[in-house]
Amino acid sequence: MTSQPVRVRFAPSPTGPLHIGGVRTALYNYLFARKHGGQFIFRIEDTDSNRFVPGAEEYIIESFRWLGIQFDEGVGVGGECGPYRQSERKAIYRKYVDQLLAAGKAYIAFDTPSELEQKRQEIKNFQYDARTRLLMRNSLTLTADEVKSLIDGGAQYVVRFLIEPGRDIQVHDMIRGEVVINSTILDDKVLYKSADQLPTYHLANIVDDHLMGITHVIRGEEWLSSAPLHVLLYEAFGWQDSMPRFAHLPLLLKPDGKGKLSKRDGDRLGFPVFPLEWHDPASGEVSSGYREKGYFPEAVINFLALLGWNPGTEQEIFSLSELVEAFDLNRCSKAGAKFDYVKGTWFNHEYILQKSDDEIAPIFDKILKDNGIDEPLERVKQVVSMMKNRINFVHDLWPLCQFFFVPPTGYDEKTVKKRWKEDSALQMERLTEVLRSVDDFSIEGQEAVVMKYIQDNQLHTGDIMNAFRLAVVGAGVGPHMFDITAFLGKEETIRRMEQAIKTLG
RNA sequence: GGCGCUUUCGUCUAGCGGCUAGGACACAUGCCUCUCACGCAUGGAACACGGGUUCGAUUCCCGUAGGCGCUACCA
Repeated sequence: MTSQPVRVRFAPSPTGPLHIGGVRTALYNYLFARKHGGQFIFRIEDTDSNRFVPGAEEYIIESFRWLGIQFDEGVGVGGECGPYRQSERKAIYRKYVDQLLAAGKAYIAFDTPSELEQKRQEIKNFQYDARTRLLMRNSLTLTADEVKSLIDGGAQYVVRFLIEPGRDIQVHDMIRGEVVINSTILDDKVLYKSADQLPTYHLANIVDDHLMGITHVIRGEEWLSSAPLHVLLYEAFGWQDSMPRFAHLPLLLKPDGKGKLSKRDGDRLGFPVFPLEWHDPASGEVSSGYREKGYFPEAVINFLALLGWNPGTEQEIFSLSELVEAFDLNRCSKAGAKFDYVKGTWFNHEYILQKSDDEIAPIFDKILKDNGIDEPLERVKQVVSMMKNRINFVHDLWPLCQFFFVPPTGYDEKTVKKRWKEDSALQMERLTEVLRSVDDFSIEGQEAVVMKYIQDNQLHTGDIMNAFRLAVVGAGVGPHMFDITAFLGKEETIRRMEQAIKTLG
């Protein structure tokens, strides 16, 4: 089709931490760019001075660093089309606003917020458009002199886009096909705000996408309704021939109820909705993040990629580069996807399995150190190797297998009831003697001696081993017994046996 | 309310006129086994509804209903 190199962008607004839905939008843009050998641009849309949150921009950058998603151009990266922060592009927007004004495609409006509010009271379903604009105080109803004196007198004003009614506007969406909306239902959107002398999203977005050579706009479905306005804006500037292609992604929905996934849902259901932990500078509130919860960035990306897109094969585990290879906008779904965070933990589990013990051991070692355990890394690795197939997160290990490092401080009541029989103390005393006699305390060495002892004395393997486990572990869980005792060593094993016999009797 | 998007197992989804409607997560059962897991096997579980078009609709069209989004001097 077009030989033009692909250029896409992710353009968040620094109003807080990056939402997980935003991460997915960014990911799809990234995948699309890489897939087509194009550029991925990072722009900050800080045109709402009221909602600006300090630290949000840094947070967003840090998030993508953690996720391993790299930008080719933009804030913090640089590039030919800067500045990439909209608050630093005021003069540019002013120029284009004036251009629209001069061409009669936009007009100046002096209506104050309270005047607008009053109109909304008076007229039901009030909308600032062709039907009502002549009722308002604007450069269409005022004389040029009146306008000039108002402005000179310091009156606040906005610039509104003049929309001609009665026209069907077509939006070609790469995911949804042709979407047609009649211009009559559109209102004369504010393009330029008096409050902070900054453009609104709509104007800044179109101007920047044009100036930055954006070829494809991949964004959330919440923008679909304003896409016709954007098309009209491209036309008003005479940029229709270089207008980017649109793709509106399905939204991420609440796991249970209705509506868009929100921060509240995470708090309520106990999963993060932000990539990184976020400390709200105003309220001091802390929101959990995927990183701090122990997710691997690869798992988060893999999980997110498959929420709204599928490869058309049955493959589910994808590295980032495999995703780039497989990604295709045509295979995006149209309907919103409920956020299935349980599946997210499964992805993390898969990545734990995929990672080597060498990679996981240092992470667990840190947790051990936090719990006052200082073991050689080699031993930590042994435990990881025995335990990693049963966890979703590395931090699941400590509560699951601290018995490797700490002798039981108590004995699980249920297990005692079930496994510690009348003669268990006696049996364990005998077993202790057997263990004392074992010279080779390796897994195989112990097994050979102990199993022979059980057979020779016609004992029940289960009876012996379960009581043995209870004595050494303190509960009825864990890997094979001799794996545990070989790790603990003869001395520690016997010490635990004696302790259990003394305690349980 | 208006406008737009959307609708396959509980969830994510495959399907692009003819299939026993497939997979994954979750769930249940069984096997393995010294326990708990893992693993393996098995099972239950879906085409929103009503009209068309067609020899034949999950698939195409039109309605209805549900869901979602937008409807700010927020993005």
